[in-house]
Amino acid sequence: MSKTQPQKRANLRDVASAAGVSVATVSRVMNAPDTVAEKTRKRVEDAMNSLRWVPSAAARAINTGRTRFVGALVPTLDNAIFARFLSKLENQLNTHRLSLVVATTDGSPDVETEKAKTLIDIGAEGLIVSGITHDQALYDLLERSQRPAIATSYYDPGFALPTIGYDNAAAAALALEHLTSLGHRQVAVVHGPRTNNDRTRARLDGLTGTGAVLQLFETEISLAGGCTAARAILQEPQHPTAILCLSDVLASGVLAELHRQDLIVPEDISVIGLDDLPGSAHIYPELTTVHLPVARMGLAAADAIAGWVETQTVPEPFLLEPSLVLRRSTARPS
Amino acid sequence: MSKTQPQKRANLRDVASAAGVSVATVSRVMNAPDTVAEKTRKRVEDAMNSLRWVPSAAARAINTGRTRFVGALVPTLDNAIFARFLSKLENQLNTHRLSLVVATTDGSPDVETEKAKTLIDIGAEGLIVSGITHDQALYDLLERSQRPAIATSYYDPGFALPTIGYDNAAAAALALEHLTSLGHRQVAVVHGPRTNNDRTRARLDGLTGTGAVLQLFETEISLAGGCTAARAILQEPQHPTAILCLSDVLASGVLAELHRQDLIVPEDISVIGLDDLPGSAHIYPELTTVHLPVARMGLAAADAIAGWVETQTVPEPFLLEPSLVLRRSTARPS
DNA sequence: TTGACACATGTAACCGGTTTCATCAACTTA
DNA sequence: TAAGTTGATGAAACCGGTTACATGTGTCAA
Repeated sequence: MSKTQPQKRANLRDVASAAGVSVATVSRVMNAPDTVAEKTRKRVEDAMNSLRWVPSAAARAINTGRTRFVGALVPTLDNAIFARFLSKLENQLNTHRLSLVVATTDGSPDVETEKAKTLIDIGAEGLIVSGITHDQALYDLLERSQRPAIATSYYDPGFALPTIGYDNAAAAALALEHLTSLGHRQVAVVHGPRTNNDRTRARLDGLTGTGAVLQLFETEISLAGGCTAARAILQEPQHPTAILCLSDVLASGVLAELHRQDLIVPEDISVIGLDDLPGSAHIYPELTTVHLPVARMGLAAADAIAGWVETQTVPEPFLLEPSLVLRRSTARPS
Repeated sequence: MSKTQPQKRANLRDVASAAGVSVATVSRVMNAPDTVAEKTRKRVEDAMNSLRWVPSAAARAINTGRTRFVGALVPTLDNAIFARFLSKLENQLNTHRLSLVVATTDGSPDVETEKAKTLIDIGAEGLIVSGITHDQALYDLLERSQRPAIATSYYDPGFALPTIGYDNAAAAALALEHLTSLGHRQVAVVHGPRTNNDRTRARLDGLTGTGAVLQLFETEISLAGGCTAARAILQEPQHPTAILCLSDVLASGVLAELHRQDLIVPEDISVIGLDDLPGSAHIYPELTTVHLPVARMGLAAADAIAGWVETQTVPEPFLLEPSLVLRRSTARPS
């Protein structure tokens, strides 16, 4: 009778015996084709095809010690800023023949540690995390598993992990300076939760000593959050002349709500963001904001982690410069 | 002299001999702790800790045949619709103790096949792809590697792969019907590239036989693309009374541009989208659109692929129903 | 003719876990 | 007390590749 049912997957030895060569030769056909005679190689390749052989990633990994993927932990995918970062990161990792596993933490250090554990458990060669606020357990985990890890979105040369990011305080200061230089003295600041978010805290810290009176409005980072904050701002007895949003997403929400309340930007009130999302140049009115080079950050992070896992080169901290992008949502107070 | 330098990583046998037990026992401590005597377990755990042992994912994978991650191929991360989908997908996969590797294809079947190859090469247990337009090479690859794969964002029970998605034509028809029921007879349709995009094509196909005159405007799917299209529409000798955007991102861009041109929505012109992004309820004016249940799609896709890789259950095609979401950007033509 | 050498290939150890099966002591049960 | 169970553990095979080292053949210079 014919053995049609079982269909166990072919392995290297099956291919080798089908081609009438040794396993070493088959392995060579994969990894160093030019050390194998043309004729032999052809024969082996035919055997691979007819046996529909597919190499086992695990078997390769156990020998080479490489799994060829790294993990990234981001708070969320729902903010375009992280999506853009990951997009670039993935692309650049590919140039190093590395793939990307993503995990979202929802901004919780606990979840982050948990997911980091999982990523390492499935074999991630290195990790990319956001910001500098983490569980001690995460550091322990990295230490123990000896995995390279870099922190992004935050620049701090003294941090335990190499950081690749920008000076969040300076970025926020840039936005505020722009407003004060226009003459605004009363500005509302809309920001996301401070809890576990060092970037938000750093941005708030950058907002000092400029002579403008600041009112803080904390909300969730989403369009809806921006709307809510705008409504709160408009209920204040004295309207500010400008609204500084510590994230473009918030600014978009604020803009929508102001529009809804029939306020004209920037004539009635100025709005400035921070992030410079790809869409921010195309909303109405075009949003003045501070550009954070997240695309370059993605490139840099990919190169850094790749260099680390391939050649054990611990990367230097890397500072990316934010820059003011003047568009149409800010003007002198009237 | 002390052997301080080498620091070779400990393996199971090291742990075993340090604890004075066999490798089998150490393995049991990991995988079936309650079959090991309390005292022994403790001793083994101590050994693990003092040797700072971390299990090798590859070694486990080679035995169990499981890598515990699946891959997802999406066109881009820059459209929130995919970001949302992936976000839910990742979360739900986690409940099955599965991780997610993401790869972007930029809408190119070639790139898709290439990346699929990489994902399988690093050990992805299954794949999730977008839409039903793919290279033959991708099917060959799936066939040969025997990897489960499901297609999303598109429902087609007759497709080679199980599909989990919606009827794109019906979704677009829903939008158009809404407009015609309001009395619109002249509508501009803004859509993304048809090339390699079956979803766009299907949506366009859904726009038939309703008595309204349609003008098509193709552009790239981005806020900027929406702006461009809106400008083109306004240059037409006869303005349509409504604009149907086959994606919310396009609708947002259109809205911004209309605003810029001092047209009031919906008084001067109606705008309807398709997707229902989380932000669409919070832009100005609140966007009427067709809701696509991508979050549920993420859940369903996760469960489907998980079931397939765990219990070899080939999932049934799954249809998700789009629904009209009435908000404020549409009205009767004036 | 012979020794050196490059090239093609094979043998077998090895990577770090899991798992089957055997072993043995302690505990029941009749 | 003998036989049958149960529970804890170990020995060794095994998973599917890579690779160090050995072997054998053909070419070429001396």
